[in-house]
Amino acid sequence: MDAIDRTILTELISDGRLSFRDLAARVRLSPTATAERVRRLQETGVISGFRAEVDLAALGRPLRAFIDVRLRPGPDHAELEAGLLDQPAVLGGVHVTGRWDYTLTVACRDVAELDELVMAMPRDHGVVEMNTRLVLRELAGSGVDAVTRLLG
Amino acid sequence: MDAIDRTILTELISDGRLSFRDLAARVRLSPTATAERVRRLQETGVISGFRAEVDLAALGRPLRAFIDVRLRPGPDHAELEAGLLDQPAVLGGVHVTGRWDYTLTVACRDVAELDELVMAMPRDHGVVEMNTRLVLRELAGSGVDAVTRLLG
DNA sequence: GTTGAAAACAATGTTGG
DNA sequence: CCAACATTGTTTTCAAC
Repeated sequence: MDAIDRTILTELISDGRLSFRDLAARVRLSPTATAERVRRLQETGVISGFRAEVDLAALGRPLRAFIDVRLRPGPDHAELEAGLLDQPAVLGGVHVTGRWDYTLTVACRDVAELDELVMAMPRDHGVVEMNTRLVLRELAGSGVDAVTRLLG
Repeated sequence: MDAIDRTILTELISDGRLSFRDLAARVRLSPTATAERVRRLQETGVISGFRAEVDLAALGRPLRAFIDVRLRPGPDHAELEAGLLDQPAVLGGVHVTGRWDYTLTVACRDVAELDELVMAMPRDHGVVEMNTRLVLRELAGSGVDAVTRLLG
């Protein structure tokens, strides 16, 4: 990982479909050497994949929220986790330290769907306590820009 | 947005560098028609970009956390937001409803860096109250799989 | 939507620094 | 570690339908 690799990462984060030829021009290497560096970044796991980024609002799910949950104690956390993630609006979740066991990220069509989801959790998924926070706004410079900044 | 577009999205989410030829084979259209659909998905904002996904741990930042913060009341929230996001370890933040004003996502090299960040917030960035939650584990099926599930 | 041809591109091997 | 070049097959793009 030298400065050229960091530039490669920056460019591929901003456009994951750049051709090796164009990418090579930006890092002033030959396409061959550039492709080889990209291959190694993938092999070593620095690049974990190339993905299209989908706008959830454009897909009809403009309402984003975090749902912090605490689960009923017991040996069946794996099943409860799977059940929570199987809810259609749930995008993902992480196990965290502190007062809550998990923070789930959800994207709903409207508040009715969010309401249904929130009602289902204690009823069907072993949730004994929860707290929902609607996302009002994403701060400018979140995401791509921040990772780019990490790369100098 | 028909079933073919949804298949295109699913495939490009799992591999953003698929050639139009391969993508076309999977949706049983010609490469030309497939490329045109992808172009329209981008133009209408459904696909907001193609990006390389980098593994933060492989970049030397294995420690992820959420930091919930409440800011000092006042007219200068925009500057405070910018100051928070300028911290190197801060990946992004969202303005949320509820007890906390913002939830920041951070990726640190180690606990020392997290400690420094947490100390700096009340000192330099107008944070009057905060709560840090370490990410212990990401639930299997978060992220890509969930968006794919939304597409049926 | 399709087809087909031209242009651009990627992958590989070789030579050499 | 890299460049430069040639080769071969693939991919994209574009006109015409």
